[in-house]
Amino acid sequence: MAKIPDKPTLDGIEARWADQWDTDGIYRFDASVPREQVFSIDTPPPTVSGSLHMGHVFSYTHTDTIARYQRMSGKSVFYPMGWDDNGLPTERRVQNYYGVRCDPSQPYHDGFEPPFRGDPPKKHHAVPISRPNFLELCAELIEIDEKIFEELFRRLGLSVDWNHHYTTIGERSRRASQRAFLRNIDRGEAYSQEAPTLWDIDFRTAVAQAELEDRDRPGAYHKIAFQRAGADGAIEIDTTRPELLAACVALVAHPDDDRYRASFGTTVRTPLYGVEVPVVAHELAEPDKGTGIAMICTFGDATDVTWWRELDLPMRPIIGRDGRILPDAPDDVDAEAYGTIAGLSAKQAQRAVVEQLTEAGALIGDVRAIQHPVKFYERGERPLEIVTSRQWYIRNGGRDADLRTQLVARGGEVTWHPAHMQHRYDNWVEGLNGDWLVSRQRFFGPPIPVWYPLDEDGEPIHDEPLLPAESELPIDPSIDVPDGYTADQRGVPGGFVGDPDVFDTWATSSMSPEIAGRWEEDPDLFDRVFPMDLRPQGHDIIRTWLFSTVVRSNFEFDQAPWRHAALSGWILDPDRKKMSKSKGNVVTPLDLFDRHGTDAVRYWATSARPGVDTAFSEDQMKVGRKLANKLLNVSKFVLGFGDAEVSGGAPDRDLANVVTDPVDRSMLAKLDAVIAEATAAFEDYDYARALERTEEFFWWFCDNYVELVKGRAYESRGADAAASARTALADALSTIQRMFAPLLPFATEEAWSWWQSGSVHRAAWPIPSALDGDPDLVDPVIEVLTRVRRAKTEAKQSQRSSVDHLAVTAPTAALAALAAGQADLCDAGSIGAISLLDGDAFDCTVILSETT
RNA sequence: GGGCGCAUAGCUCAGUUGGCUAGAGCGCUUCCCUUACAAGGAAGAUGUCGGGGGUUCGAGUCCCUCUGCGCCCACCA
Repeated sequence: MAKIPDKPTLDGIEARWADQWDTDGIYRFDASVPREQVFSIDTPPPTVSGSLHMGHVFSYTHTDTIARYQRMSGKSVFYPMGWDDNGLPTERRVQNYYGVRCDPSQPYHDGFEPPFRGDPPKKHHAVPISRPNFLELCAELIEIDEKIFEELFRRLGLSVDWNHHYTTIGERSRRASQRAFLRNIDRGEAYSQEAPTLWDIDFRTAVAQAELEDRDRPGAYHKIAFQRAGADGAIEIDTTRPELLAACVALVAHPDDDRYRASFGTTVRTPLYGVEVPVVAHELAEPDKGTGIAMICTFGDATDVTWWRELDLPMRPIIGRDGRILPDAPDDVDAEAYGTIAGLSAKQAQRAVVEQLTEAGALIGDVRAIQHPVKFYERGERPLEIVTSRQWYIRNGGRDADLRTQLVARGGEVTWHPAHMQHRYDNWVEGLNGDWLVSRQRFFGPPIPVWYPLDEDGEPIHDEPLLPAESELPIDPSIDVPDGYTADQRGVPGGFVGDPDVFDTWATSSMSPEIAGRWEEDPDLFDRVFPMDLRPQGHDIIRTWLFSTVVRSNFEFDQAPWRHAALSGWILDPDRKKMSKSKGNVVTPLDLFDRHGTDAVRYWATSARPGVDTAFSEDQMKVGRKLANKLLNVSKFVLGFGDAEVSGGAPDRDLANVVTDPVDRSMLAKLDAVIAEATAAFEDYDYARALERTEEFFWWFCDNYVELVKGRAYESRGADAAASARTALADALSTIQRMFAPLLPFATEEAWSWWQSGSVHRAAWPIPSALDGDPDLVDPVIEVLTRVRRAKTEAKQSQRSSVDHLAVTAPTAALAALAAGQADLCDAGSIGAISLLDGDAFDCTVILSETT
């Protein structure tokens, strides 16, 4: 047991206790206990993007309080940590950090030195490097980033078990990801298909529906006249993408639109390119938009894809995977006219086409500027295009109403905190319009574990993929060779070829419960932790991480992956705008830890209601610091009475015989109610309510109860009376320290160490003392004490000044309570004499001593 | 257009099944070096609970409606 310091301080306690916890392994998961005694957490693996921000601190703190509460309640807590280091975010960071880009056609350079390490100049042109070189840089950078992440999470005092650590690019993740996918293929839940796909032209990869976001962009309506074929007159359409004119395959209007009804079945000619295209009808065409008739291009947007598919139209693609106009004109398109735009970017092509249309007299009237929403990849910089490509999909209900219903029901198996977040899930699942695209034409991710046989022309036979055995996983099809083939058959007719793609990052992180729980690798562990008790995460990734995890678990285990999902809110800056890195208004967590202390920052985080967007507030951190400081000081005070009375927390202590004073029992009865409330709150994942109730009691305890009984504890009325007060103080202190432990882990551990052995974080969560005290008894006593204080304040006297006489008139019931607390009151208020009078109304007369 | 959330003191927010005079912190005012704490303590002021209607003995709380703000989804010619 440590000595109580003369001057308690919060300074430096984080490092000391973090090290001690690590040394003692107090957060280690005990894998020997039965499932009912396990509390397992599907920790979000943060994207390793180089910096941690307050959003991380905020939500991880919430989860940590739950973990700590469950641990103290006797559960063996499975609290792993992972880093989401695969995928595009890392690739993008590597590109920006080293000033390179991956170009698989480049040869490998042994010992390659990147042009920069950190912050290449803006103008720098990315150096193309080979895929293996690029992957080496990815591995190098995530190692650096992950060290920083781990340091911060340790500073934050997260009670994770670092022995259960994973990375989403790691071997275990690749194996789990590939294994699940092979089983998806086997059961028909995964398939590949050649189809129009949303495509990011900068990252040059397909992206999924869940990764889209709309951004308002300036655009312009161009009115273009299409001459009727074999007849006079023209049909005018409005388009925001005149550069796609060469990709036009039809014009479309609503079937009930009288203006165009007569034209259905006829044809018109595209200006400039002279292609004869039909005029068709479809319900998706909106009569009040533009001129009511639109040109269908392959492909300008998602509606084009629908029209193309449902109306069985031909294909005239002109946009390449790099976003530029393809070099060769599609069938029927005037090659000479097309040649003027071939190779241009969409923007350049638009300028050229508008110019040519104007010259040809086909552009009607003025171009009208508008703002309109355009689809972007959420991490992308330029609008998405739609290109046709072969991709792998996992069924998610987007094309199957029964599956959709099933997945909504899975969501219903989970208890949501707060409950209304479930609507977002339902909303998303019910609105899906396609299966989940999991393949990415990228590099740093688990490879899609598939080869294809090559026919005699050297073309891959996609319908007959060659699959590895599960025992061979993880594999890299660009290196490993499928069964029945030899390495020299790679890429030759009659041989094989590896699928070049990798999984989308969500396709792997959707396996987080299986990865962390070592699915199929440690069945004993997995059975003890799965399904997990809790999935904590941000509400912004319900449609991605949460939903995709449910999809995988539904297919593999026919059940929801967890019992509870806790969704945390956003951090807003003090102006109540969403905080973001790009705005440059992010304060670094480490700086705040240094300035206010970790507990203070955690206090700010845990004072926010679950799921509620919360303003960043250093003021709130100062309040937290004050609280933590107070806890140290009041601990010092209570423990200053010596060890005999404060062997507190010992379960066999005979409270009932020692704590005899009704005032003390009243305080403990109040505390019992607070224990019950805080326990119920934590059971309901409401750390904020637990904090609020505990804190409210704590300040009352310090300001009123402690002041009231201080004199008695100093033996103003003899040993027995003192023992009652001291024991009650110590008992309450033990309870308070334990109730604050999940919230303020450092300050509580510090104060606990002064008088207890072992970590407070391994101590038992308090249970009510259940003495027969009257919780309300002390209230009138405190009320009178407050009146006395007020009288002194109004007389501008010190609280220490004495009172000659105090006369209290009160109803009979209150008088009994006051009689019980009378002696304490005299001590606390330096009151010479008290007279208690029976009366209807409550009244106090305070006669202060003459000051000399 | 569909869904969800929010609106309580100058600010940030509590107020759980409807129940005494609506609370806290910050900020503000006044006072106090008091041996747990001056990075502290004591006391005080501050509200048409967004508007309107309804249910009820009783509504910040339940129902309807309107207004404003935010988020998610859909729409993208």
